[in-house]
Amino acid sequence: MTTIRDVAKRAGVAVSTVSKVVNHYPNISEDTIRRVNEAIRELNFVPNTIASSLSSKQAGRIAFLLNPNTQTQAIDEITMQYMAGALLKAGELHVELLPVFFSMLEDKSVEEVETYLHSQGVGGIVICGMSKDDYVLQRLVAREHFKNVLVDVPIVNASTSYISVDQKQAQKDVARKTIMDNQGPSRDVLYISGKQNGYISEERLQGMLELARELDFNLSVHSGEFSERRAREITLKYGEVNDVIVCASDLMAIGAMRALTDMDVFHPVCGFDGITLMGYAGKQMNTVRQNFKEIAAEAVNEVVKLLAGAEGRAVIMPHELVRLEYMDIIV
Amino acid sequence: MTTIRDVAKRAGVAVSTVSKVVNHYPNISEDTIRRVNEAIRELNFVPNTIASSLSSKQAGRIAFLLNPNTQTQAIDEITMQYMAGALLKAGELHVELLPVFFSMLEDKSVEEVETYLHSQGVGGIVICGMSKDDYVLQRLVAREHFKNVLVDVPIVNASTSYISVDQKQAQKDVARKTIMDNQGPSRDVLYISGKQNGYISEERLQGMLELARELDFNLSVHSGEFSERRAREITLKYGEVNDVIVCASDLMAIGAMRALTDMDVFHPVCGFDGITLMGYAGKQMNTVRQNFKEIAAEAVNEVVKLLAGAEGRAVIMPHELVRLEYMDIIV
DNA sequence: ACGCTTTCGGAAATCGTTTTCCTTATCGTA
DNA sequence: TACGATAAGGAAAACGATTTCCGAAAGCGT
Repeated sequence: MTTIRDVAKRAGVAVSTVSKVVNHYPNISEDTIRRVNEAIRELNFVPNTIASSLSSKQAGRIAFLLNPNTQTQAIDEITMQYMAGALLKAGELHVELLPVFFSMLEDKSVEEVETYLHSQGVGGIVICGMSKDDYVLQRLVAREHFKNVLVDVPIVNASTSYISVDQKQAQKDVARKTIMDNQGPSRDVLYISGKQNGYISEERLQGMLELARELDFNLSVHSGEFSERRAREITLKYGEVNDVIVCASDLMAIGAMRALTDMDVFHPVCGFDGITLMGYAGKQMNTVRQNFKEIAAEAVNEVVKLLAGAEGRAVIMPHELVRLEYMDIIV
Repeated sequence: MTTIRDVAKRAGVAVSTVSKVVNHYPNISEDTIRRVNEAIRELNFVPNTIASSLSSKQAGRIAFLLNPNTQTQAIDEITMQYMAGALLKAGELHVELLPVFFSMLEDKSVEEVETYLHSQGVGGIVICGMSKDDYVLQRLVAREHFKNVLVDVPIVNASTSYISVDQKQAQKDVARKTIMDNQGPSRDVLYISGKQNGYISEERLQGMLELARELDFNLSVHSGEFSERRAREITLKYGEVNDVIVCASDLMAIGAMRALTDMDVFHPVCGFDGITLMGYAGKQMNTVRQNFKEIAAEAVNEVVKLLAGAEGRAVIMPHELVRLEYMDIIV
């Protein structure tokens, strides 16, 4: 393995000079820079990241905490999109990303989690897929031992940003479109909401309530808890007596759609997320496309900014209305 | 951050002694071990992994190379299962896993890839989702600079193991069952194969050829290239004149199934992989369940063994025949 | 020609461990 | 009693970078 010392010898300079060239320090002459870079190229030198992070004792790694549904064989397209976005952005920015599943930490105290992350050289964390009332998350963020970026959990402080789409607006947009496009009457709308107390669920519900006032329709709300099966059950029970079914997630929309088909009822259904699976629901459906890959990429970007000294803030990502259908999504 | 020095001071011993206790070296008295462990607990000490890996200059990290379809929004359940299995096992074994997407390396030479991995402290790699004729893969493995574990690519040498299910047998099993269970005649079977030159595709195809001889049916083979759309096209063209359709992947089976439905033809179809999406195909289908999570976990396990000095070998994982249907897979 | 500031580059300490000697103390045996 | 063998634990040199501090050389105005 070629070290900085080899490069220094080859270029006829001191190791410190090589380091300065590599890290773009000022006060190095053009000529020296050229010589050093030449030696680097000839020797195929790449700085050892382990030595770097030890030496510059700034904890530069980023932990990527996520909460996938690993027990079930459930399709985790969203998590995969998050991972892909984060990993690719981290590669681009040359920071190390340490993926951590929350299940690996769940029996640990906040202090233990922090010690663990510190021991791994972690300075910033990105948290996906956690609910805002998770105790570990709350304390982790409150103690500000790290720079944090939360996805879909609205907390901001000096060292914490959050990132999300405008949930309320997006829910209104997709529901409005679905209701307006409906051929028949739209006096009675069934809303299958997400989890109680979840931030995104609350926001989406608020959006629906506002929309009901604006468009003046009857809204009946049932909590589907983001479960396809629950959504199916709710639809079997209440689907027929309503005109339109709005769901707080695509998975629930698929459950609802299937239930309607089984009942030979053909009300419009819309979802939320824009996952590919929507193409397999059997009928075109409106949904909100969240670009999870870009959201994760932006989250990594943001945590790097925080590490560089920026203040915490809210980042709102754009959303997009789409209609997903089988022939459009297959490859 | 509490260091080994703090612990040493607290326990009244030298830092080397603490290190020896932590790493279970011999020749330390029971009493000293107790005192040191006490100090560790009191101070909540966790060794800094960065310093460890620098000092013990053995490259202990494991790179997890995978090749997800990040361009498309395609469902990447399999990749996610791989990641989950690998990450959880790595956590369990206390080794660091470095996920790397192949797309991040594709413009690099083998030497550059190696230098990069070395600079990251990587000693072993697990490779998923690559084809056996990939040039970088071949040279990486041939040069034996790392310990390698290949998933679904059959190469073994002193520092390389591979892991896979028995592709040929599995293909025979699922096809035989589907053909035997068929109510109507099964004289003509359509096989939609995978990619030409791919190891798993070849094996599965061999299995089908053998089965055709054993059961004495006509087999017509078309390459679907693991594409749902191609499988659909092939089925639209040749589906009706055959009695049974066997596909080399679930995704293609879904494409075939949908095509048949559109044609109002009801031949049995079977797939391969056991992904959840099969539940959304519209009809129960036979498939081979590969436990991707366990395969990845075992791969990590194997690379750790190789790093500890074991010889390369072939690891065959069990497979399982399943029937997937909507009501069974939803949560 | 003299002091003064810049500019450039080198020496050495440091980061938190691991690991290799080395020094004692203790024991068994001749 | 003396001698080697063994056990227990400490001192210090790595590991490969970063970063601080310092000195030499060069530029500048008077």
